[in-house]
Amino acid sequence: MSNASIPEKLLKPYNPVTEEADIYKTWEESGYFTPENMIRDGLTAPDAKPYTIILPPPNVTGTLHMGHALGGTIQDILIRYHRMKGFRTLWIPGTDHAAIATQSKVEKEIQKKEGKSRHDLGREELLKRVEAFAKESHDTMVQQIKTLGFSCDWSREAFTLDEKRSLAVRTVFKMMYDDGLIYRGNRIVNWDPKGQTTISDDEIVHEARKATLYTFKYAKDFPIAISTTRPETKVGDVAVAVHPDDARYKEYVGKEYDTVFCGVPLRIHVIADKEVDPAFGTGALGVTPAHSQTDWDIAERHNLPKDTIVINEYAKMTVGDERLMGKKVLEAREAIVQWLKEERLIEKEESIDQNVATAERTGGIIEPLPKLQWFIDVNKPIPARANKTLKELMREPVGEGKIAIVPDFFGKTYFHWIDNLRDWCISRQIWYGHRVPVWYRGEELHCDIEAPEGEGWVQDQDSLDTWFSSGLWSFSTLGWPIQSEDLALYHPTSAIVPAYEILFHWIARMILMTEYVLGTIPFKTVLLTGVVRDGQGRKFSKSLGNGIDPLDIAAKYGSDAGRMALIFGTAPGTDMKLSEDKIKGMKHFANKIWNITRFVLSQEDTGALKQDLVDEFDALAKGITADLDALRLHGAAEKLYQYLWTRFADEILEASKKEEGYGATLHYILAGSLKLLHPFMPFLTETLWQLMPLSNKRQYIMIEQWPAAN
RNA sequence: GAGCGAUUAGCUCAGAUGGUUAGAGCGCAGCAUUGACAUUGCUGAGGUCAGAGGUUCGACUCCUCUAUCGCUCACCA
Repeated sequence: MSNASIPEKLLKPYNPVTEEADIYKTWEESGYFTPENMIRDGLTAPDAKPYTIILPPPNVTGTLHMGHALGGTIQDILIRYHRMKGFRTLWIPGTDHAAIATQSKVEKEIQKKEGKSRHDLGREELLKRVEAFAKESHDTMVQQIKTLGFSCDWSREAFTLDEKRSLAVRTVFKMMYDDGLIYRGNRIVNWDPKGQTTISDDEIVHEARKATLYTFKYAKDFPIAISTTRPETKVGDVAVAVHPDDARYKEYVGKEYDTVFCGVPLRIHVIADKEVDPAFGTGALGVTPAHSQTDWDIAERHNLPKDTIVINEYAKMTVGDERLMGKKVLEAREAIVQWLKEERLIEKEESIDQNVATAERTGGIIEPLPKLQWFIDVNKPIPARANKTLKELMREPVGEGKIAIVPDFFGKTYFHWIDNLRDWCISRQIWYGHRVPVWYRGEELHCDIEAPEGEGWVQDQDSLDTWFSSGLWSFSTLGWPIQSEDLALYHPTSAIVPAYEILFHWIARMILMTEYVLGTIPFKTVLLTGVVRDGQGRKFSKSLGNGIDPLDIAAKYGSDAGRMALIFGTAPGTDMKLSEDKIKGMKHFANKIWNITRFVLSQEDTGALKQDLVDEFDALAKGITADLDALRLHGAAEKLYQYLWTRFADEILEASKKEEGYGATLHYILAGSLKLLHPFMPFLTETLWQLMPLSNKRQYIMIEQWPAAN
């Protein structure tokens, strides 16, 4: 054995829990998460190229889960790697107010605990409660982020609903309004009766259900039978539509019938429209303009009245006698079916598979209703952007490769989504969020960044879709609308690392907003992560109770082990199963590194370097660098694991026991390996770095130079 | 209905532009040992790379089809 003295700390087995505890604080106090401090202290060149990532802001609806941990770990690896590589590296953290999600969560809790609705509390009091909840949730998440070791610049922390971001929102709204891209229109919207608000197409979740398709006539003397799964809406019918080529109904097209349906008088026009599928049901469609998007469109094409509303915002009937009036839609459906049976009007009842539209946040069944709402026009040419539409502005940078989506097959999904995109409904009837910056006084309407001068102005009651403000995130976090230095330096950002689930919700909206506002891309690379599932392949969820809190992992195995387990063997954009065994295995790996260090430090750092081993290590460093540059983080992690355990520990260290003269080589490889490993396991490597007897080392491994130039 | 993906060792998954005997982790079997490390070491078993065709000197990798699973989107009432 040797005479070199082993640091006392290393004589004990590795205990990640005690070792990880204070390191983050030390890093934070050093100020080196802020790139300007790196430059000030000569650790980064003043003219270094910037490398920027903006953290996808987690919703202030609770706590972070393993999905956040995965995305954050990937970002932290990229950030730490680029910082060591000498880039002017910036990672901006922040949180998202998540309007509907947060408000409905707080509402539910208040309802449960106090039996009160938001209307019992009033706007002001509810907002107070929501903000308190959001604050608490924010603090928890920040603590989690720090525990995970994410090296973000807290001096630049942002919130989608803070003052700066709020100014950005109002400024963009005004720009779009002035450009005619934001308009107010009376259209069929997705109304969520449970949440009492509109939602956008992207906030709908379709649920497969069994439904009964009823085939019947409005009345005995009515010539055509129709099929529907929603008989209760038929009291709002204005027409029956058939396909123009359908010989069965040709003689009726153009005629009008007065009839009485379950006590409600109807005037039905028979029309021909090519949208009707002659093979479905009877091939005849009862047209209910106010309660179906398809029917609304048909009504528009045929100049039919569209104002016959029979269902209200509480999904209750507003017409008919005591059988219908005030009844919930399902009760009304039963009442009408019973009436149809009594009148012997039913021809057929069949069970069919149907997709029911529900609201993703409340689970409420969507009731299509015509309402006056604010929309963003995605098909209007924009003069300032070479007459391109927002759709084109979203499509182009991805199509032309200015933005790379990784893995690239998600690009196809992205285009498919754009092709089907309709105008974006941005107004919400909830209180938590950015208030629509529009004021009314009588017939006057005023859209501006600030409230207008003068008496009598009343602000629009609605708030904005939360994705409106998160769409600005890439540049609102950098200070826009102020033309800040940050904006000039760090934008467009280098990469964004979201879960593929929010490709449309968020990534598409950011591209839309950034292209519109700044005429440039928000980021160069979109690195998508998959869904983290439990060991049995199930999604983590509250109801299953299979969620893992990153804090629990940290307490049991150390954050480094959790981070490594998330990265190891996980290709971008693919779902992964995370088992406790895998995390445990990575804790063992951390311990292995600990012991490797103990052994190496027991050897004197003397003698000549063994060139073949040095070359081998340098080649490894090069390979890992190439992997990181190509975003193959899992490849880099596996190479390191493989080399350090199988090659360095099992072979090289063993050889050194049998033969003299390895000292300098072992120290060389260990120092280099700790640096390569640092982005993946920052706590462990920092702890060990502090024990390394190197003459020319920097204060933290975090700010060391990356061992491989490539 | 449309789009997308997956199918590789018992399990969980990697395989960057096609190139000698297909890799890892866990698990399994046998052996060893208090050695830096039992949170260990050594040895080993285990795969017709879903199936069928095609392109090629050569295919896990590219193309076509089939099967199974999964995801996303969707105004068929």
